Amino acid sequence: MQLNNTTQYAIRILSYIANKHDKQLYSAKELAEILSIPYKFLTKIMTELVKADFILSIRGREGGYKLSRPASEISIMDVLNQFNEFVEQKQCLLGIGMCDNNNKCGLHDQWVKPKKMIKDMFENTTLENLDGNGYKI
Amino acid sequence: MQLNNTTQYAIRILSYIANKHDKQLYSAKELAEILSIPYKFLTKIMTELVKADFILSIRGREGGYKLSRPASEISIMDVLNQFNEFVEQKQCLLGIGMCDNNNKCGLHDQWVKPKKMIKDMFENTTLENLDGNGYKI
DNA sequence: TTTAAATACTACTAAAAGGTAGAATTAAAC
DNA sequence: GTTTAATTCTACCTTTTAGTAGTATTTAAA
Ligand code: SF4
Ligand code: SF4
Repeated sequence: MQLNNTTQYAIRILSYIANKHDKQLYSAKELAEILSIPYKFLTKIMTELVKADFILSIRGREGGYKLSRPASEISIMDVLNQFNEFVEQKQCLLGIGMCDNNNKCGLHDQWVKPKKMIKDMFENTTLENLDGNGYKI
Repeated sequence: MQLNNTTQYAIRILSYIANKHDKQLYSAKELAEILSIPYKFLTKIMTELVKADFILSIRGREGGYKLSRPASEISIMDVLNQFNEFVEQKQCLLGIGMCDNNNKCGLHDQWVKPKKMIKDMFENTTLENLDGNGYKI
C-alpha cells in the first residue's frame, strides 16, 4: 500500500520543477543533488517523463528540463498511469482477476468507498496543487 | 497502490478458512487447489501464518490447518502488519522519510483523509466480515 | 510396525524493481 | 573548429519479491 520508488521520484521531480519558478531550466545534475535521487537513475526517469510529454528537454550545453505544459494540466493520476501504478482501475484489491461489481471479492464492499476517495484525490490534484512553502522535497 | 502478492494470498487463505465452517481442518493440498495458489508457495505462507499465531497447524497424517482464534478477532490490519504492508503508519506517501505532521510532503494535506479512511477500514474489518455468499475466492 | 499423508525446513531458481557504467549525441560557449 | 556541459542510449549489476525442489519430521491409518 505504498507508491513504488520510481513513481515517488517522478512525482517529486515534477513537483519540484512545477513549483520553483525562479529558473527556466533545470539540469539533471542539480535535480539529482537537490532531490537526493541517484543521478543515473534520475536521468532514466527523465527520459520517460519526456516521452510521456510531461517534460520538455533541451539538449546540449546549457540545456535542461522544464514542464511541457502548465502545472495545472498535469494531475497526479496522469503520472500514476504513466508509471503503471493505478493501471487497471478495475483490478481487484485481492488480486483475483478483475472487478466488475458483479464478481466481487470478500473485501469489495469495504473497499469501494476509500478506493473512490483515493481515485478522486489523485485525479483532482495537479502539480500546481502541490505548491506550498515549507514542504519537504 | 496495490497489496503485494503474498499479502493477497494470505488474506484469501485466511478468509477462506474463516468462512467455510463445514470442516475442522484444511490441508495445504486442498487450499492450494481451491484458491489456485502454487502449493509450495502456499505452504511457505502457511508456516508464516502459524508463526504469527493466526493459524494453528496439526501435523502428521489427517492433519491440516485451522484458525487459532475466532475470525472476529483477526483484523485485516493484523494481517497487513504481519506482512509488512502497512509497516510504518507514519511513512511518507512520497517516500521522503517519516511524516510527523510538522514535516509535510507536498501531497500530505490531500492524503490524510483517504489515508485515515483506509486505515479505519482495515482496522475495523475482520475475517468474519469477509463472509458472504457468491464472493469469488 | 510399516506405510501413507500431512506439515516444516533448507536451499535454490526466476522475475521484477531499483540502480550503475560508459559511451554516443547534441548544441552553446570559447 | 574545439571544447565543454548537457541529454540520450545501451547494457549491465544488485536487491527484493515470487516461486520451486527436495528432504526431514510428524502422526494416524492400515
Ligand atoms: S474489492 Fe471489489 S473492487 Fe476491490 S477488487 Fe476486490 S472485487 Fe474488485
Ligand atoms: S503525505 Fe504527509 S503524511 Fe502522507 S506521507 Fe507525505 S508527509 Fe507524511
